Formats: sequence, C-alpha cells, structure tokens
Amino acid sequence: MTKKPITRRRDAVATRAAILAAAHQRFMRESYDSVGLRDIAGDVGVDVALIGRYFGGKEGLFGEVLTSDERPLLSEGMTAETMPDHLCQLVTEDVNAERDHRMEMFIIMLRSASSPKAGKIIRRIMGDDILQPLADQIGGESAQWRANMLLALMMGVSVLRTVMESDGLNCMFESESAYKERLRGLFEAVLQA
Amino acid sequence: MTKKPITRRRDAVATRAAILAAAHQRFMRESYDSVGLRDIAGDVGVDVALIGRYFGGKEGLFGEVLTSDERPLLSEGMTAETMPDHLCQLVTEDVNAERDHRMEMFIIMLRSASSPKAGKIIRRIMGDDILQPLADQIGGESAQWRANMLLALMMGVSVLRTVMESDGLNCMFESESAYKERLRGLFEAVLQA
DNA sequence: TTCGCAAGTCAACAGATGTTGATTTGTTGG
DNA sequence: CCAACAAATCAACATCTGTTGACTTGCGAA
Repeated sequence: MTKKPITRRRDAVATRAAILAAAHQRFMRESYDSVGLRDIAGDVGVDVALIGRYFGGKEGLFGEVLTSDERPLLSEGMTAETMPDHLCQLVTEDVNAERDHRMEMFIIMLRSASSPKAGKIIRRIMGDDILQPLADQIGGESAQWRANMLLALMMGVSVLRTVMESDGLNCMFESESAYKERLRGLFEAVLQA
Repeated sequence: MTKKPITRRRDAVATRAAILAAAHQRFMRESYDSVGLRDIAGDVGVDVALIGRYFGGKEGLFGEVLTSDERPLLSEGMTAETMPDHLCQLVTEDVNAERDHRMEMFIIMLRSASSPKAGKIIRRIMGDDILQPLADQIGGESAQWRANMLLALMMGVSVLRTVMESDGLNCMFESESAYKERLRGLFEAVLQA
C-alpha cells in the first residue's frame, strides 16, 4: 500500500484519454484537414508518434472522437411533446459557455463534413445515430421528412452561430425568452405541419 | 480577315477564366483545404505556376471565385410576397441538375467555412452581401432576426442535401409539389411570425 | 524575317503533412 | 538489484503543400 500509484507519469489509458480530449477540442474549432496531428500532440505534451500507436492514424482518431462518448446523441427521455423544447434548448446554448456534449458532437460533424475522409464517417453517424432514431421517435406518416427537416433546422442554426459566427439570432429581441419562443414555434411547426 | 483568331492557343483571359471555372467546380465539391492547386491546374491542362501568376495565390483564387461573378447573390426582383417562393425554389433544385449560380456560391461557402483562411472571406461575404441585403429587403421590426433565421433555414437544408448527401427531404411525399409546399410554409412562418 | 514581349512551362524550393521503425526511458515483478 | 516489458521519444521517411525564379515558346508587330 506504500506504493499506490499516486502520480503515474506513464499511464497509457490516461494519455490516450488526454489525446482524445485534445483532439475533441481541436476538431470542434477547425476542420479535419486544418487540424494537424502535431497540434493535438503538442496540446497534450506528447510526441506525434503516440497518436499513430494508439489510434492507428488520423482517421482512426477522428472516428473515435465521434464514437467514444458513451452518452447518446439524442436525449433519452424525449417525448413528442418535449421534443421542441429539447431541440430548441440544444441549439440556443451560449456559444461561449460550456456546451452540451451532443451539441459538441454536432459542431464537430458540421465542421469536417466537407473533408472526403471525415465525411464518410460523419455521414454514417448522421444517418444511423441521429436521423434514424429521430424519425423513430417522431413516428407517424411523414416521420422521415420531419426528422430531416428538424435536423436541417438545427444544422442551419448551429452553422450560422458557430461556423459563420453570426450573432444576429441572439440579441435582436427584447428578451432571450422571446427569441427562444419563436424558434420553438418553428420546431413545432415542423412537427405538426 | 484570313487570320481571325479561330483557335487561340495562348489566350491569357481565356485560360484565366478556365482556371476560375475549374476552381469553382472543385470548391463546390470539396473544402478549401482538400482542394489542391495542382488538381485545379490539372483540370485545365496547365501548369500550377500559372495560378500563382494570375491570382497571386490560393487565397486570391478562392476569393475571386466568390466575387468574380457579377450576378447578384440575392434575386433582384424579389418582393416580400415572392420571397418564400424564391428562397424555397433556390433550395429545392435537383441536386444533380444544373444549379442556380447563387446556390453554387452558397454551397462553396458552406463547404469551406471551417477553414481558417477561407472562413474570413466567407464570413465577410455572408454578412455584407447576403445577410444585410436580406434584412433590408425584409424590413420592419425584427428584420435582422428574420434574415438570420431565413439564412439558417436555407443553410440547413443545403447542408443536409449537398454536404450530408441525405435525400430524406425529397422523395418522402406523394408529389414533389407537396414537399415544396411544406417547405414554403416554413419560410412564410419565419417571415410572418 | 526578325525582334520583343507576353504566355506558359520547368524545376526546385521550404515547410508541413501523416506514418513508421528503431531506440530510449520509466516502472514493475521477481 | 535487476531483468523484462510497456510507455514514450527520436529520427527519418515519403509525399504533398503553396510558392518562386529562371527558362522556353509561341504570337504579333515592324
């Protein structure tokens, strides 16, 4: 008991996790092609070669950033009634504040979707883990269309706010709640059209 | 008159235009970072160095792709009444068909917005040449918010269809017009909310 | 024809990219 | 204390990136 691993300096799982976290941050701010493996390794204070060792390569790392998080991409306790609130809440978080992990995944995917290598991974996840579950959750006649439309709405608002860095959606109203109310109205319009 | 330039093999303006066109096509399908200058030059059948000569560099070329087209980014004869139709039409064109030039610019911007260098140019154009004119066109109380929301809606649908390559919005209805009708309803909801 | 100039090519640069194998270093079990 | 093994580093690779200067070639005017 004297030698309990108090401060392990060579911890494989810890460094692996650190690399994953650093990559997450980088990919959230720049596209797949813009981020270099040396940037990520530098953030952790580690040699580049480790990334190759642990993740096989850049694609492997990116893929794991998108899939390693155990938490579901869609809220679990989401019913047809609470859905507009949920989605609206998700998309209106303070840009500079700590974000919901689902929103972070969303941003990462939006940022790198145009890179051929990253695009393949992203399109699969978008389809299997977001669109399809969303459509199932919605159910009914034109569930596919509604799910696609909801996703488009969320992506549009997200792209505008984070990628295009426009703040024209936020501060144009007398109160924040009034703005959210309008946005929620749109989500409801899609669901009930 | 015997030597009218029937087939000019060394035409500066023609090759310049050809390079510009090739770049346009490339940037429409991949992101700024993914596209190499040698790819573009190869399409035209020309040496890479010419791009540097004519456009100063990659950023210059990209900037000119986005600004060289004289045609306006927003329809000129667009009134408050015809706006939903216009925007809806713009965003629902056949993905494989020949696209409206405004839609093409839109896609190019969406694709490369996450690349730091290209992003600067894009955000300026988005703000000055699209968002502001759109808000002016709308007018009234919360014109800024409405313009942003319209843009978000258009971007979302565009990203979903072209970047994410989802076709869940198109073929889920009994008729194409029914799908468009619903989408137009959303645009109207934003404008009249 | 011949000259000049511009159009276009060639070659090489300097830097960054992802990736790989050999090597060092720290830790742990005997 | 000392081997053994994994963690981490080092060094170099091959390739691709955008960019630059010197070179060649074709066209048109005199």
